[in-house]
Amino acid sequence: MRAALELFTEQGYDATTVNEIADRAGLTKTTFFRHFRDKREVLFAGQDTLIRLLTDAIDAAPGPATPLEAVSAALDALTAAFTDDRRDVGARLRPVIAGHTELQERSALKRAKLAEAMTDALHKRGVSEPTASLAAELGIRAFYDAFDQWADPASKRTLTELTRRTLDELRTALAALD
Amino acid sequence: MRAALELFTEQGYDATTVNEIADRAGLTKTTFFRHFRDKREVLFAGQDTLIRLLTDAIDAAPGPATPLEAVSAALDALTAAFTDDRRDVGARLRPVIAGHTELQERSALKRAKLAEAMTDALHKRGVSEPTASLAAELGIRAFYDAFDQWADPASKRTLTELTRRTLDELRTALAALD
DNA sequence: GAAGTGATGTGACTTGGTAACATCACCATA
DNA sequence: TATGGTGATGTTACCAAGTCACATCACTTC
Repeated sequence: MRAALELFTEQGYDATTVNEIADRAGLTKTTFFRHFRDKREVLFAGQDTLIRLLTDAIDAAPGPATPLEAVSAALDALTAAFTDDRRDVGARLRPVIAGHTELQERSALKRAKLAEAMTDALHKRGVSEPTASLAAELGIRAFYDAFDQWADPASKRTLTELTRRTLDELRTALAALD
Repeated sequence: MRAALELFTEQGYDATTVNEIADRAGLTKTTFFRHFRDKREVLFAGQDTLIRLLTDAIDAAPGPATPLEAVSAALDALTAAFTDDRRDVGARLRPVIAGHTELQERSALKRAKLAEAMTDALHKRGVSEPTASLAAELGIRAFYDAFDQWADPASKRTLTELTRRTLDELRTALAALD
């Protein structure tokens, strides 16, 4: 993953072949594809871990918690995994993804899968549709909006703080929608 | 597009090569790629048209209309394009997409682009963030949920009716979120 | 009728991605 | 110590997606 991100920023995503990535990592193309489904995935791996963070936190939320409270707890658990030393990785990742449609596609689906996982976890708590998915999508949206701010090197706050604040803003904007 | 959908349902998406699609359409692989960015796109073409329907309708909405009213008008314009004779196309499309991650990715991005276009159109009306994008995303979600129902051959209602009803349900669920 | 234009075909090429088989390190147990 | 199993990697060959340069052909326009 490090080799890939280096090469992508050095030469661009398109100009980098999987063979080059594997070479720099001291491996072979075949081995690369044993670890990543395709060339894109090297930038998005580790999703299962994130999903587990979200769903475990929702499972562990206190019984009387409202859907949004459970989502908020899940986001706390999720964002705690993004320590400040990872901020620059996010910063280098963002422009690469922004410049390539195929990467945006992967990103869009990953996002949807995160929301879906959280939706399912809410269902297990007895939250019905469409409440569950609306709460989940709102939470994921807050996370992504906050991530964008966090990836900016100028930002000093933690991802957790930014996500909480963003979720609050979205909630008040929602209340004023009608 | 017809040739591709036929072959996909006959032999499966993976087992169908672009050469086969082009052959059945009486064309060449090269010509295929002049019309579609890649193999997936043959199932998703025509998005520009849909975007124009949405944005034109929002531009044309009366000045005092609220964001959600403008979105609702846009959805009416959009869904009017899906006449009942297209219902079976949607029905055949759905399982193919559901069975292939690469197609779900494309679908997820298309959906995001529709919401983005509507968001921009709302900005032009003076609607600010995050109200604009929340209204747009809610509308697109209503459209996709309704489309799923509409693609079911058992359903007898028009896509416009289904979308209006779904949007209403989402709004009431939102109001009860807190 | 000549020149321009747009859509298509041809053939060669790169690279992402897969599959079959071989190798090697490591570990367990007889 | 030897034997065999297991998991990760390498080797090789292959297929199909996608690109490119060039040729062709129909059709328009002056």
